[in-house]
Amino acid sequence: MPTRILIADDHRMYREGLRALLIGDDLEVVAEASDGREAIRLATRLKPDIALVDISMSGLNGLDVTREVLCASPRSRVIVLTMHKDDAYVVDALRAGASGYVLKSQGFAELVQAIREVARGEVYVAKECWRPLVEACQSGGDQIHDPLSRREREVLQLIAEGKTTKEIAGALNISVKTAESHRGRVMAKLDIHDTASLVRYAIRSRMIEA
Amino acid sequence: MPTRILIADDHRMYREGLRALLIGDDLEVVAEASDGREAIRLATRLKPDIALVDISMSGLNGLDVTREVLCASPRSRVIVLTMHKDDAYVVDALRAGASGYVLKSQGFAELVQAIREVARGEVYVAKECWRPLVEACQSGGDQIHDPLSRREREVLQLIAEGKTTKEIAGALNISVKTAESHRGRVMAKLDIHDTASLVRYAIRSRMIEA
DNA sequence: AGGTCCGTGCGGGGAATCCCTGAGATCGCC
DNA sequence: GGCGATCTCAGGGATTCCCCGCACGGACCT
Repeated sequence: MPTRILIADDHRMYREGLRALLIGDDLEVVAEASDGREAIRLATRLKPDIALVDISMSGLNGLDVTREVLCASPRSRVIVLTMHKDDAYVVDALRAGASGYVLKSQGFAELVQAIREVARGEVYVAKECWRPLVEACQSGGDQIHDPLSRREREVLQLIAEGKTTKEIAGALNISVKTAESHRGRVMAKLDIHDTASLVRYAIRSRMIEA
Repeated sequence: MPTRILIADDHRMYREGLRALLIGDDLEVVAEASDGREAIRLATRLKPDIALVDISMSGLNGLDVTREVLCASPRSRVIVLTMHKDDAYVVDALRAGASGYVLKSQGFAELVQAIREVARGEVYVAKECWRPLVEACQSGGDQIHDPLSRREREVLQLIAEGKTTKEIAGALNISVKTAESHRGRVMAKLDIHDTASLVRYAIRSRMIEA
């Protein structure tokens, strides 16, 4: 029985490239998602063996997607794809429940290896990303957890991406007033009182890029 | 005689995916480059018909790479790949000599179409990226550098730092309406219509830090 | 069971914004 | 002098932002 794979990346061209390589390698691609929400929906319905999740998707953070996917389909395993090689995302990704951490700067062969290992129940982390892990252990496991709720992070990310409150409400299927409420709570929690500082916070927190 | 193609992208995995798709489409991939400098070197030696250049490569800017490639191999044509869809890079890319401008969020079919058209000597620009072009023509096409005036940059920086328009007016000793006017013209010039994107632009332009 | 957070949802209302119009002054340049 | 760009200021309408309150349900504690 082949390993059933879900691809989540907002660059359609790369999804297609990845799909071509995977099916050429005797792996089954059961679905493609162009954003986090779609990824969660498809994972819930299809329960793939492996979900390849790009960490930097617009709308919904790749780490939150990871959590949701695992919640909706506990037997699926998530491999995070990222283009950052020198960051501390590894730790966050593993904490979110990811079983694999692969860099886009790696080759396809490494991805296949990661898929095989993860499918066997092991964990794969790119060699380039070990140091942050070691350092995280050395500095003790005291995690400073994000003061924001998932919903709030979601709203903050959309704000920082330039969406208006109305657009956010539409994207999340809630009323404008509710979206405003989330925004207000984010501002209160962070003690920030203007949009610009909110955007800078989101960038510093690596929720989005400049 | 098949079209000879060079791929330049710092994500090896995507290069391989692209290569798989291209050779499946009867196109010849003569080389892959993982950074701008290598792309220039390979283009100089191999003189490919088409160079696919990712605009966001580390080390050497995709636009500079475009210029260098065309200088070293004038008969080659460059297609720029980008993940930004709402920016004014198109103009810069074409000014740098690119013959194609393709979004990674487009499908592979569009890329092939772009390659075919560019190989025929035509120019391909993704439909989503026409507006900046039109506006660049309307506003006269010979501004090389920062389109903002000194005052406008000043105001933009204060906006990005989180100041309200009233505070900006106070800081610059001008009326609120004037500050608002500057803000409006900054937005018009940059084709940006929300504060969040303004902040991100300021950070990208290194006017402020996140 | 009762109490208390917390997250999420919604509304009112005042302040600030975005976006358009128009207009006078100054400066540099051909 | 004429032309264009910049800086200055203003009015007004539509929209959005931001703070206030309130309600419901779940989690957790006693």
